[in-house]
Amino acid sequence: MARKTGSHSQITGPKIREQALQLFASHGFAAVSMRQIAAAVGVQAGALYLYTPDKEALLFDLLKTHMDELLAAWAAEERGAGPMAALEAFVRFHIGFNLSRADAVFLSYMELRNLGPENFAMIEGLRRAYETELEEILKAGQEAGVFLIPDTKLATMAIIAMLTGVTTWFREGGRLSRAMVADIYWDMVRKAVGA
Amino acid sequence: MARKTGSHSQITGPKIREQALQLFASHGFAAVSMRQIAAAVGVQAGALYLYTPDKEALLFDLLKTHMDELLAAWAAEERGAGPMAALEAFVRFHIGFNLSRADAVFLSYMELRNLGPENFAMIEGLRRAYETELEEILKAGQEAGVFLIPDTKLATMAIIAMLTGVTTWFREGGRLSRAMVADIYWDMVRKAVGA
DNA sequence: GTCTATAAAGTGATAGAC
DNA sequence: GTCTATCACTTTATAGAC
Repeated sequence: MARKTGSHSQITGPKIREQALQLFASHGFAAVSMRQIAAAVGVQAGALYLYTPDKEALLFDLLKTHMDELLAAWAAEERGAGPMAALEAFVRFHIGFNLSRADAVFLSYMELRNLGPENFAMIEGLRRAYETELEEILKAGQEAGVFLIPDTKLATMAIIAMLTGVTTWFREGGRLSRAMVADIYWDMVRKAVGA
Repeated sequence: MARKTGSHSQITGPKIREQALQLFASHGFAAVSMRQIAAAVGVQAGALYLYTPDKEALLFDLLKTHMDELLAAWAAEERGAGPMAALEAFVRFHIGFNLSRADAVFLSYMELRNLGPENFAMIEGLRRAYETELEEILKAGQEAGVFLIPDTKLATMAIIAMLTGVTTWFREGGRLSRAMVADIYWDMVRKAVGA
């Protein structure tokens, strides 16, 4: 029998983060109330405060977790030998990882402004660390004469924006599979860096 | 002498749109109250409703105006002869126009979800019309054998995402001028399409 | 661990005075 | 054209019962 009151901390915590992520991504952080999140989880609003001190901390937790997982996943990725193989690995990794977490990606790019200065700086730092991973690949390729890039910093921003943009239009079951999209984007990136 | 009450409709209307645009872009549509907008303009909240029926209509007005101006400006742009010249014109136009209206660009990509279905469809249609302008250039170049593009639809999305991304990091007075940035991006786009 | 109830403040929008 | 005052409602967050 279902009971209205009981101990579910091990399931409620993850459910709150899951529902908050989806609601924040769909409607925006400011547009979503704690009552809406609670309703989606199946608890009353007051219960949320057992898992987060306030609404902003909930957002920060989602963003921090996402960035940590992104960096950890890239660190664990096979990246082959040489700048060319590393760039291809990065392109395929970025598209694949971001497509599987479109909500979190969207939040990371859009809702940073709802964080306080210290939390903002933390997420921004992690993002920059990720961008630096790509820039180092580009620099290495440039120095090795494998790539022909007018400005590695701009190329970094251009490539990341281009790849991240996939999440705004890609739909599972559409004209192209993830693998086909990754192939096509890799072709464009490869050419763009003069390889 | 300043007076607290009087007729200023010709100045108040534009001021409301200007302040609303900046506030919406900075904090998000849902996070900004009508009272905040009124305070920024220098009137009381009630006065705003002489210029807009409600908050959503104010957002729609900003987005619609931006898209109309974007399409009109591109239509008026010199674009040279042939796909190559047209693509270069598009790249330089897009970067230049978007950099001069970073707030509106940000709104157009982020706050569509706050529109009702009919207003959403209208803005989305204008955006697609703009994207089609680029896609037609790519198709023409592909057919003429000037470009080598695996998929013109994906190339369209990739290029627009890449160019629009400039608004997220460009700062006036930084390391590179607008013209230098446009030169570098044009170099990358040109290579990416195999030209 | 979750509930109900509530405090204190803010929200969009309107009515009527000037 | 603007202001003041206000309605009806929602917001985040907390206190205390169970």
